[in-house]
Amino acid sequence: MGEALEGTIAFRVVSALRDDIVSMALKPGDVISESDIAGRYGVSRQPVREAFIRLAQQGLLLIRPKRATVVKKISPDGVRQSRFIRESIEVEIIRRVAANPTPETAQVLTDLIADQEAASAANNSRRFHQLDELFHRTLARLAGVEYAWQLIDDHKMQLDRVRYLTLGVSSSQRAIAEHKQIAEAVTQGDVAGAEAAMRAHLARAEVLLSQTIEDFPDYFE
Amino acid sequence: MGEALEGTIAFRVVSALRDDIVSMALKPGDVISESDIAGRYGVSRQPVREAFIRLAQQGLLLIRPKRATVVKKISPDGVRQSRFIRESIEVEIIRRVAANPTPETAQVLTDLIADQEAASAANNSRRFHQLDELFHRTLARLAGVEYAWQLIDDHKMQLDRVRYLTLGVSSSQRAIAEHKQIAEAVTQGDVAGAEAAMRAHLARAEVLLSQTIEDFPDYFE
DNA sequence: GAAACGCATCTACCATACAAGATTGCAGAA
DNA sequence: TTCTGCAATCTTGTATGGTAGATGCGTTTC
Repeated sequence: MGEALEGTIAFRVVSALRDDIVSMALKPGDVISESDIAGRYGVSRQPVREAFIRLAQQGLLLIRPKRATVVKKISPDGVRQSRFIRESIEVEIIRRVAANPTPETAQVLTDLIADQEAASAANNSRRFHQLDELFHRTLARLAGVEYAWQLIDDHKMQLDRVRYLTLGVSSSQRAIAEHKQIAEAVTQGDVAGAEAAMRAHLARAEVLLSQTIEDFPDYFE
Repeated sequence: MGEALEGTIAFRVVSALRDDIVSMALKPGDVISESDIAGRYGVSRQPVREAFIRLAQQGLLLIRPKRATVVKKISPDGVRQSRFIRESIEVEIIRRVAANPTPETAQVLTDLIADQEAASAANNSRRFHQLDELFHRTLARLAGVEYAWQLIDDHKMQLDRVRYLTLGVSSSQRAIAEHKQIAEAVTQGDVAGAEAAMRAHLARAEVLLSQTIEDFPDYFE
């Protein structure tokens, strides 16, 4: 339901800052004043300020009036609830898709999985990750609720920050196997099986939060 | 996950505009320029601009650069997907609460329902509506995902605009009966029954979108 | 008569200046 | 030494002027 302001300076600043935050180039707790960023990008305070507002609304920044603006520390409870939201929606999506499987459904999903196998074989982890995300977004599209995925995507930023801290990425093979399992249950119209497979898939993708908090206590609140 | 800027002019403008939009005082399609609102509230354009940004991100305004800013028309597909999101999360909430019922759970819910009956008997529809919302938010709290309710609340603005167009409010008695049904299933640990009751409750709360579109075609896109 | 051009006039975007609260550190007194 | 208070200096919040793009209407031209 968002709006697009592409081309404006404020939009560029938003993109740059969001990338820096999610990639941990800007660490939780870092202080970034409007003047600071404005000088760094060679623009005035105004568009930077507007970028701060947007990012604050997305939960990445914390604006403390008259004090400072800081990169928001990761809230363990927030991560837990983001996971809850994602699982709630994705489970409902997979139920609907499995309840009304079409020939196109099966085709699209198998094609995507084939691409993933190719990316995995080529050790192209970046593309693999993109395809993984596309797999989930495609399910949302097939369910007719693509905007719902956009919602998940917004909240996934919180989860991605945690994931970035644990670079011991996941096993491509296992993820592909799970995608296959989901796709098969969906194409067979097995609602319960698809739901179970999706829950298992999401559960495994979760990194150990407690361990991460111990390793990087300063990044959490 | 949001931030608070209470006390600032921008915040006041946000609240005022949001109320006007949800209550249909500002109708979908209305054009509201920064200067216009600034003059109307006796403030400068700057805080108004920031308010526009916030409301645009919430899907209530559409900023068309260098052209104008308009109250976003209601998207039938957006309404449908907002309902989807709400149902997904509320169903998952009710499942978790029903899976782990506590004595407190039963007590809190029965108390809330009693309050609702009192409000209904007193014909206090405003309080009744507040309690109805509190019932759902309480379930979220019992599931430990109160933030998830806040998410639903944000999206409910879209639905509330539609509801506002159909003032033939719902039957209090029926809503109370459904709440009782949900509470009973929850306290008995009947997960499937609680889920079914919640789905039925949400389905009935939906106003007829197609009829509303016919009655107010200009408010929809 | 119809189409193309130009200008007045909107708009949101950006830059800059100023205001006011919050913090920090130092100076001075107890 | 410790505490208090003031002032310099941060921060974000607000106001205002100027800029470029988009629109609409009247004029001109074919």
